[in-house]
Amino acid sequence: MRIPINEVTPAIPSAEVCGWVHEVRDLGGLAFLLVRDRTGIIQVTIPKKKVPEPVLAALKSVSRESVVRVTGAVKAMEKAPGGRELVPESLVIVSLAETPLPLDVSEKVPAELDTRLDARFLDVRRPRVAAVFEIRSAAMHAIHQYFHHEGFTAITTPKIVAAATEGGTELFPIAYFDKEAFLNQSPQLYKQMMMAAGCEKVYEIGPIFRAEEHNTTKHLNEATSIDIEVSFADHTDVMRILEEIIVKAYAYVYRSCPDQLANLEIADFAVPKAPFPRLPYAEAIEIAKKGIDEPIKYGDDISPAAERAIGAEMGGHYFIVDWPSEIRPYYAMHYENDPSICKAFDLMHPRMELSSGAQREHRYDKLVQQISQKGLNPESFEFYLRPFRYGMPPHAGWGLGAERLVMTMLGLSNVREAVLFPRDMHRLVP
RNA sequence: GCCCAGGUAGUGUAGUGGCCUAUCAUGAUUGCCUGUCACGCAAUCGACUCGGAUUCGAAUUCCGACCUGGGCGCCA
Repeated sequence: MRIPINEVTPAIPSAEVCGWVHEVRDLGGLAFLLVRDRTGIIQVTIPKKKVPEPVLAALKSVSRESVVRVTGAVKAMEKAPGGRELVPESLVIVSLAETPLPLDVSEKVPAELDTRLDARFLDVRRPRVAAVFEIRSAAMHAIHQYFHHEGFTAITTPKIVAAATEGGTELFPIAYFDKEAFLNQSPQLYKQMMMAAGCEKVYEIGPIFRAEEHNTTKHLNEATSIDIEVSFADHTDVMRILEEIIVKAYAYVYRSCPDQLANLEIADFAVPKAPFPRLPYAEAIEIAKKGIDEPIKYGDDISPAAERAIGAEMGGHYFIVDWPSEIRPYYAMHYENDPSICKAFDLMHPRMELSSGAQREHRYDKLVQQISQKGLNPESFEFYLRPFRYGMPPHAGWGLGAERLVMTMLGLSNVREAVLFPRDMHRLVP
């Protein structure tokens, strides 16, 4: 019966472990085989004169990263990693690895991201890489758990859609039988439709697709979006949910992933404290003006340089609120007393934007008016507008980029590090 | 889409016109070694992205292609 390597202790007389050959050190009459599974590494010590012949034969032909099954006596040994070692009665090569390897799993020699992604299955064998995805899994678990606890309904919406209803970003066209179709850029419109469906609180965690030809460390053409929509709520209500989720995700990772954080050499992992500051857009622009050389004025989008300058000033997570209506989508609700600004917000990490959201305009006539004001034709929005004519409650929501959350949480330099198989302009395989 | 920097053994690198029969590390192969833990030692193997041009001579200069990294733009 195979047991995980981290459960092998001198308290048990013998053990069977399965894993990958991390390293072989042959000293002549004595050899050491380091075997690794997802729980850890154990030293298999082979005194050549004392072990059966098949063990010696396997030792001679085994290569690094081959899969082996080892059965033997567990011995306490100060000098061995973990204070114990395994002396094999049996060593079986389950799957022999080819040589040489496409990259060095033991990390003596670094590998570039491109090389690593080409051999991602080997890359993820490295504990520090596996740690990223274990932490991502833990963070997502905490988020799912929060939503269920708070009475949200998990939904899934189509990723194959007929048309771009939001405008803005480029869509990937696909062949859908004899029709033209696209991969969805956002579940936004479907979430809103579920408000008209009376679901009140919905969330979806799923892929979104953007056909932008961007070439940066923080953009992906396929990303994971954490999306919510809540009825009878305004933007301030959903901002509270958002900051709470960020805190819960960090706190759960801090609690449940100490080994993974250690693997990543993150000693100062800090759980952020809610509430996050609410910084009005107008004030954000003033901070940016002081922090950067390039000209920036009220009404401009916030450039990456401006984001960094404001982020340095704020020091932690913060919201930018009260955006000019002009630079937000048509569906954001304008303030009654000042329609030039709207109830939209971005959640920022000092490094970059994590999330954006808003209270949506739920009144049909206002919405049609705002679509027209953006220079768009309301007639082409019929699919979107129809639910607003049959009893649409007030509602608000946001979308949060899962990869950016993990990237900023762990200080990763490239968002591709937070995705197993990233899709960007140049990468479609594996 | 624009701009910048690159492409040298399996991996990561050094090499800015001849000193290159190309450096170093790691790796692979073989041998020696009974306490290694980046084991050690010895020998061997393995590379200038592709095409064209300049030149007596090109890894090195120029042109084109392909590929990669990054910045900007674009981006709920």
